[in-house]
Amino acid sequence: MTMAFTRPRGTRDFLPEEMARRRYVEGVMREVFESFGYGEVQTPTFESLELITAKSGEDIRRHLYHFKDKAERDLALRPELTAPVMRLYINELKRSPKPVKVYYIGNCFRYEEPQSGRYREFWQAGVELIGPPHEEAEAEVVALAMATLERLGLEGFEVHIGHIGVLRRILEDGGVREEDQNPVMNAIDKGEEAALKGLLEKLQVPEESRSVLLTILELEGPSREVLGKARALLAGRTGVLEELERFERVLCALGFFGVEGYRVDLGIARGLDYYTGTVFEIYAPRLGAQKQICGGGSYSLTETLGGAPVPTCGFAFGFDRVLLALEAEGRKLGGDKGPKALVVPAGKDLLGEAIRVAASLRKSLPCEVDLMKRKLVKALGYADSRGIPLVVIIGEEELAKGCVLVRDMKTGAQRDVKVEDLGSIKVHE
RNA sequence: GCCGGGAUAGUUUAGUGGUAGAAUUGGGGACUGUGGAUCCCCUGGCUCGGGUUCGAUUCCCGGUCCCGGCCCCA
Repeated sequence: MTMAFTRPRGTRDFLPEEMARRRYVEGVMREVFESFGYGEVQTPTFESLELITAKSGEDIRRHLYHFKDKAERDLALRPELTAPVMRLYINELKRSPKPVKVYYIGNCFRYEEPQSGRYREFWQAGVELIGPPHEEAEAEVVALAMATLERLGLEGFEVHIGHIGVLRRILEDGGVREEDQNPVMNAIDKGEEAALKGLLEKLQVPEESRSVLLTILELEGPSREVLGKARALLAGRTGVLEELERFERVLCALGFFGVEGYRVDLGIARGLDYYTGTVFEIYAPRLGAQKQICGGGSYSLTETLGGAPVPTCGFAFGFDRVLLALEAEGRKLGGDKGPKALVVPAGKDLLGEAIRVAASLRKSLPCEVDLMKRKLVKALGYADSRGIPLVVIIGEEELAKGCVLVRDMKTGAQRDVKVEDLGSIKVHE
């Protein structure tokens, strides 16, 4: 035999059992998103390279799958879905009544070294909320992300909330223009202290602003405690305090949604350049290195993509990681989806009759015809190994009476059932 | 991009410088219409390329893929 083909590195095949779990989790996410009024959208798997690289940062660019099509267009497989969905908004939905609330579940592609919880093709599920300029909107997306995880039954997750507006305003007051802020935010996100200090020096940020920034980045803990310290630290800086107050209103609104138990972490900066205000990350600590299962916040992208400015916020789950986290907790994901009955011809020349019977049975019960033309013993063994609870035996004897034989695999009980009464048979648990 | 550890039937594995066994799965049979048992038969494999060698699945180098870590992200 010649060498078989293998999957491209970092991709996966999903077998029926795993697909059932994935579809179940997708279903729960859809349900929760829709219960908050979000509607599903889908965008192309590839987009123009320009759209993808706009404001997403150097780092994303390095990990892109990009190519030219036959007309020499530069295209890229999407590495995330926020920018494509914002493009869709600008193209199709900008005149829709506000708020515009959309969600998506789709595959994304990044050329990185695969490891546990990281693949070159992975799935994101997320929402974007467009229009409301108020703190309650930012709170809603945080609450929605948490509600989704709770509905899925995930127990071990941590929510960290921060505010990039506060950080950006400190820099602004220190004389750092917006385009120079992004490298600083990147250094913060990566936790590269030396690089950060170097940058601040290079940008000639005043000593005082510098120390305020470095101190505030360290603030992490329960909201009351952190906010108290931040307020004291920022005393007299009215611009920054305004941002802090915005943040406090978000946290206050979270209370309306019944959300608690999160931690405030002013050191969160996020890896993408387009974030502006509230930012949050959710971790499933038992996943280890790849523990981040969700990231989001408010951002500014529409202007960059050629649209009018509009307040936007949202989040994305790392779908595969959410699944891993649920499995790590031993959650049962979805019920049994297999056939409930196996229709078996007792004799090779009865397969046609079996197919006919199955066709009518299928109107009321998912069932499968045994197509192997094998002995009854083997067919029963097959039903057993697949866990199919009922076997419908098509035999000459019963057929003569207009009946088929229905066998309950669990109890071994059998009875004749008139062909026209098949609609009434059920699986007894 | 960097760093470890791997790769023998579909799966789990044994083993060897002279081209390989087992268990299990799958198909058939013993049992011509009754399962989860037993027995028998069949199908099926040394990741790829190069080097050393009379001879490489085995030793060496490289690729590919897998597992994991760093970086980063989801």
